[in-house]
Amino acid sequence: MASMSAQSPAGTPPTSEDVARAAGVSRATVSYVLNNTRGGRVSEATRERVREAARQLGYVPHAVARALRAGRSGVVLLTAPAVTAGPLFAQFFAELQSALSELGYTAVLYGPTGHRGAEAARRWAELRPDAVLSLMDDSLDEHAVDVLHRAGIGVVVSAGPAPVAGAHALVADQVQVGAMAVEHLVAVGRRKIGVIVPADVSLRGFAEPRLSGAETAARAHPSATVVRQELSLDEGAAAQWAELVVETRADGLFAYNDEYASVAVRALQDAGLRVPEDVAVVGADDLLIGRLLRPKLTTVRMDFTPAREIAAMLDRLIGAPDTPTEARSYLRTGLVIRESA
Amino acid sequence: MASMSAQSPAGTPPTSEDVARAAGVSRATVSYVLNNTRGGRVSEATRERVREAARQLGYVPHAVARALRAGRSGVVLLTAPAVTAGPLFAQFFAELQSALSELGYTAVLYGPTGHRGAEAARRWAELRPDAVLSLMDDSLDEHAVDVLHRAGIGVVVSAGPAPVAGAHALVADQVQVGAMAVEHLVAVGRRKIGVIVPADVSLRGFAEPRLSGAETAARAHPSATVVRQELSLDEGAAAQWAELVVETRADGLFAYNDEYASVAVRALQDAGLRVPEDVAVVGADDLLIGRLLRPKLTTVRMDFTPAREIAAMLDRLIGAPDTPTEARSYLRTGLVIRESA
DNA sequence: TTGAAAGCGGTACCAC
DNA sequence: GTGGTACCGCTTTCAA
Repeated sequence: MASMSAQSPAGTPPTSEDVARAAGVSRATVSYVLNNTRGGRVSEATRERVREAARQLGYVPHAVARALRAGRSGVVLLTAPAVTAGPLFAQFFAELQSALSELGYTAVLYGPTGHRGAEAARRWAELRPDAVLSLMDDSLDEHAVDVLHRAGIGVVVSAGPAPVAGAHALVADQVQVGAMAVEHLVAVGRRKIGVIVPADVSLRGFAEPRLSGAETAARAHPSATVVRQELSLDEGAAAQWAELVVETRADGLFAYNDEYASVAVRALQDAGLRVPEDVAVVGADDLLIGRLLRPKLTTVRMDFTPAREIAAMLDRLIGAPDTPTEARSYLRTGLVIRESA
Repeated sequence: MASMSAQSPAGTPPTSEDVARAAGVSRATVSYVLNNTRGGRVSEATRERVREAARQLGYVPHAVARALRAGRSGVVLLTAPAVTAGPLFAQFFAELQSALSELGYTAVLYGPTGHRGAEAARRWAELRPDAVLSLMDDSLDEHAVDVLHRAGIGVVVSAGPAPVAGAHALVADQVQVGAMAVEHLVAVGRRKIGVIVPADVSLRGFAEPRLSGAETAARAHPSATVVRQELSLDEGAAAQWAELVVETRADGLFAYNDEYASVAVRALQDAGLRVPEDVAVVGADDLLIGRLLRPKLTTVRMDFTPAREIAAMLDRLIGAPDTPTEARSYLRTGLVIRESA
């Protein structure tokens, strides 16, 4: 490492006052120049002097101070439980992040707080975000919404399976996913259908609605039955589970997502069952893994509302925080038929 | 939705002054009570009155104001290029987030700004984070570090393939990954080795070091050669790529990660080649898909330094910002031998 | 045991 | 054209 860069150990950073002094003007003028406020009310000569001084000193405005004065932080808080591990979420978050950033907001991701409801909401509220978008996070309940409103946060949006009283809602109808899968299984002649729910409890928020959609769909057909089965992404456990399937002679399977479906398919094959001949399998989320396995997985894909649109919606609501709560659907589902069912 | 909660459209939120008024004390006293400052210097009666007033009003402290006054924001800024860098990253981020949160920090994830170097750093600096942790983000260069230091941010850490002058470094030695893979391929008798680099340029920061490690390892063995091959996660492209492998008669393959390896294995099999007999394949990152594919993938797994340790390190550095820059390794690599090589 | 008041760094109104 | 100054909400000395 040749370069040294003097290891400047961060003295007191320059403030707008330092810039003012260096340029021989007032703090007010510095503010005007640096923010391009007041069209031509500052002479070009002064402007140049101010800008030069700022550059010299390495001045960077203090967003915290600005936020305090402005009464708005420019922060959009995204709350999410542990589900953040999923590939879909990561992708969505990245896009939302970037869309918000283009609109001048800072996206802050707030993971599990170890609290729920009002208690969690107090944590969020301390940051005084301009909006809270709660993604599949069941710690946002009615009390939480109330705390946020009372803390002056006008825009609260829940994105999840069900709306929350007092908040705008992006309804992600996970129920549809399960329904669509089971309808297809029934359509291809399957009657004894297993539904795989992840053992990982942090995924229950998604999993249970998918299950209940599956159950509802089955009820529509007299001879179809659905049985709930837990599975973890562990091959040992999967082998054991496969025995169960052999015993119960299930002929159809809907798995929580393509990862679980893949593990399941492997285990079934290892147990001597053929997919789809003996057991037809439908996954969900259209993940890469489903296209690589043989047979290729039939899956229910979800198309989320583009992050850009959601960012725009947040921006709009922040501009008009008294808009009555609205609810809209947040994803569309579609069946992708491949080889496994 | 029965309950109404008055849809309170966020009037002016209560401040500590409101609480003071309601409790019949001064703002100072409110602050003391709510922060448990000054051991027993406030009477129990007063404390109770203050707490009750705060509860009544739904008071939530204003973190922005607090940060301004305190001179530290409690924010740890994580910068990352494309967050999409894979499932490993998402997992790591979630853990770090939670570890920091336990230490009282707020983790803010800042995606690509559309700027690099000093310009990007100015964006980050505006938030006055207590620390900046730059994850595999090549927009952090020497100038950026300088901007951050001048803005009073004492703790700047780069986590990536190479250290950056002036910043602490968590060195993730991706080079080792490639080296380890190729050494194994050579050890099992392969000489003509293809290395798959993702076509997705956002992954280059990881991919190139892995490739160069592969090249170095090959040079250590006189008869071994390495040839770089681009591939995207698209089956059409993969089929075409497989033709190339058939022609060139490569007998070993190291793919960027297990996803790429899986796509590659599929394409090879579809082209009539046997794995590992004709072509031995090594992947990386030990992803789920590698265990589900047949043959099971041999892979190079990476064990990152636990997020908890990194959070602790950041906390320590924030407490002593003048610590001379230190560098430490950030991951350990290990070969997981399965069936594909 | 409690309160008055001086800031933290910016912004924007109003005066000159 | 430019500058003085009163805030934003909170913490923390110092004095009472």
